[in-house]
Amino acid sequence: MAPRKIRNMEEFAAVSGISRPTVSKYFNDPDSVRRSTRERIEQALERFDYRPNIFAMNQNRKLTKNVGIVVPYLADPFFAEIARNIEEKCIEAGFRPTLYSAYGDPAQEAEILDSLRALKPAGVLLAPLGRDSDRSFIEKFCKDIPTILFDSNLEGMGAAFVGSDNASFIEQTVDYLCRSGEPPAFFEMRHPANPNANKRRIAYIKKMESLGFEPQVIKVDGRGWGFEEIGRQGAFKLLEQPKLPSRTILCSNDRLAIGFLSACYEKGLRVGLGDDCDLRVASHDDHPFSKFTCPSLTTAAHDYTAVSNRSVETLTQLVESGGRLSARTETLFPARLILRSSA
Amino acid sequence: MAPRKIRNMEEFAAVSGISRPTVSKYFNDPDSVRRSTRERIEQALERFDYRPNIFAMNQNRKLTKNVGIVVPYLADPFFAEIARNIEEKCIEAGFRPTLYSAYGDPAQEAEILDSLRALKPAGVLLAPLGRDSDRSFIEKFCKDIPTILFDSNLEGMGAAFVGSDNASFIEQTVDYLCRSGEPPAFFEMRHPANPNANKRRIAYIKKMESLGFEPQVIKVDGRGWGFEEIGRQGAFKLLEQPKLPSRTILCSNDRLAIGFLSACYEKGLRVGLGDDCDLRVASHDDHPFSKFTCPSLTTAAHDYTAVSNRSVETLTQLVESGGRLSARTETLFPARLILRSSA
DNA sequence: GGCTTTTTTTTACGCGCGTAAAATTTTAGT
DNA sequence: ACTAAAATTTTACGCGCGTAAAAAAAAGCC
Repeated sequence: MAPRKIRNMEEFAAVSGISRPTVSKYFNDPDSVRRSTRERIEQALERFDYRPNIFAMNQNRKLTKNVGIVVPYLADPFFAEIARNIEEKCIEAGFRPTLYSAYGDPAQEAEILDSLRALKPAGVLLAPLGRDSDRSFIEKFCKDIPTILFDSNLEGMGAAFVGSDNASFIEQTVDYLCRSGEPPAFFEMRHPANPNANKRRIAYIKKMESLGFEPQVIKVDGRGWGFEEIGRQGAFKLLEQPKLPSRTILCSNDRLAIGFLSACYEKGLRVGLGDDCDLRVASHDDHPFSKFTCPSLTTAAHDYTAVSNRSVETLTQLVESGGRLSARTETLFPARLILRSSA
Repeated sequence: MAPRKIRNMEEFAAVSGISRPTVSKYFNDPDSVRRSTRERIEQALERFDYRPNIFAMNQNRKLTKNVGIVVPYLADPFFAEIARNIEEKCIEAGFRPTLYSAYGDPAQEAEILDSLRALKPAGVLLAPLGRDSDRSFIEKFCKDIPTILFDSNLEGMGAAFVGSDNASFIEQTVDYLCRSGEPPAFFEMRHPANPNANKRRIAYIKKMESLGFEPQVIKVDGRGWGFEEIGRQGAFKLLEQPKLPSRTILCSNDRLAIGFLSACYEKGLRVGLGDDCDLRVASHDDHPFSKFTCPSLTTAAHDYTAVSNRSVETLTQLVESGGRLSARTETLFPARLILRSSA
């Protein structure tokens, strides 16, 4: 055996007995060469470990296999989890995904997109910051680079949107809460960064009205991505008041609820559905930690897998059709109600 | 104004009135050219937006500015948080960081390192999986690519290790717990993936003995990265037993403690330091959510900032000294005790 | 076996930039 | 203003691969 170092495709072509252009063709698409040549190449590939220089490849190809995955805040386990799924699907689809987080900062989001441009990506999967995003910047980006939006929608931008159906979340939680006890008041941030929050509030009001109940929206102050702390402080403020709007609180999202529950615990309030309880608390997202809150959180779950799969499938279509789809589609997956102990 | 598209460095050099090699030099290090030329280039840079082709740059440079940041599990907020810090520092230091997660899988860890090789990184910041890592593979990688290990140490590998001082964590929590009540039993996974866990157990035993107490180690079953669930199930098992080894439980890490607390809550046990409480629970890491557990978790905090800063500083030194340091250093930062309600 | 069709080889060029060497210009020092 | 040093320009080549065109070989068909 002579495992001498292969320096480039030229040398590798030599040792495998195939011409370099054919080898190049093979690496672009192994099925584009005759079966027998493919086998010969793959045999050589086992004897000599050679991998084409990725920089040279990307430089000369008009289109790379790079895919950018951009999320607004990676330290939020919700995004970490969905990023994990999407990454996996991208690899299965033959892409080279790279993960980016804007960490809540619109400037960083813009910078990520800028540097992404330079990577000639086949496509980008973008979960934008939302309200804080530089919309015109993102719009321009989407015009140049095939982009799928996921999780939070920016009207009209990108080739498609894949996310969860906020109305479905609300309808299920509100319906359940109304059937099982006092109708819920809605607990949310006054200035939510995420557009889903607005959709949820609107859906809440509509659903409550359709059930013949008076909607009650509680807005708490606070900015940024420290939702737990915001929920906690908001809960303290709320619980100080002489009378609650309802003894059932429906939080806009699980991270707020986690903070809310911690405040309740500290105040000595019992949360749950028993008669001996002071409060019921429910929420949305099925955050990875919602199972471990005290009490465990009744919530509505995203279909992580469906969103991830569909996002990557749509991206694949988009790439294969040359970066344009006939029409911008919006795919919304329904929620799944998760009944736990908090409501 | 003639904002015509600049196609390459040649054209940009033309419009800025400078020769291409000098422009190239400028982009490698803006301070390597005369002040006046630098200003002329930067003027042109404002009129024409041009950025050198990153692929061509990286192909020809022997060393890129790329830095890989590899963590074992990005959906763990602890790693997400430290990754965020390190990423920021890398950018400040002029690197181009890219974030990777092995998601608990040694094969993926190896694959990441393999593809990282192809990126000719200036250096890599690696938090290895630990026990599950393919040690010889990582060792080989460290020989080829300048690598700094952080968070969890693999003896002798990499140019340096930067992490937290597990003994300091344990000493502070054990000391506090012993002073304030019954000496703690240590609660951990039977087969911890992370080498820090072993160091913590050993430090626990040593510290207890030095204080004249009998160490009690509780080992719970379970594999993988679902620590909360493992802690929860372990707690249920433990609490079923007729008698606890101690009414003070010191968990090896916060994620186990989060699960432990959720089990206690479900069992109706009061956790805290009051006389009316059944149990005290403390832990280590100051996980981002430990403030919001019920009760809030007494724990020992990593110095995230110090670890991040030192890691990147060490990497910078390593890169500047051509990939070799005179000796392998191990830097350990002490913990900071965070007293909350659980113990 | 002779034909057409598909695949491969040969040949050659280009991508955008790094970089070395020699020639030239600019700067600093006195 | 003169000289040595520093910076820049010129010139030229190479990196590793994509890709186009033409020639050659292999495969498929009756």
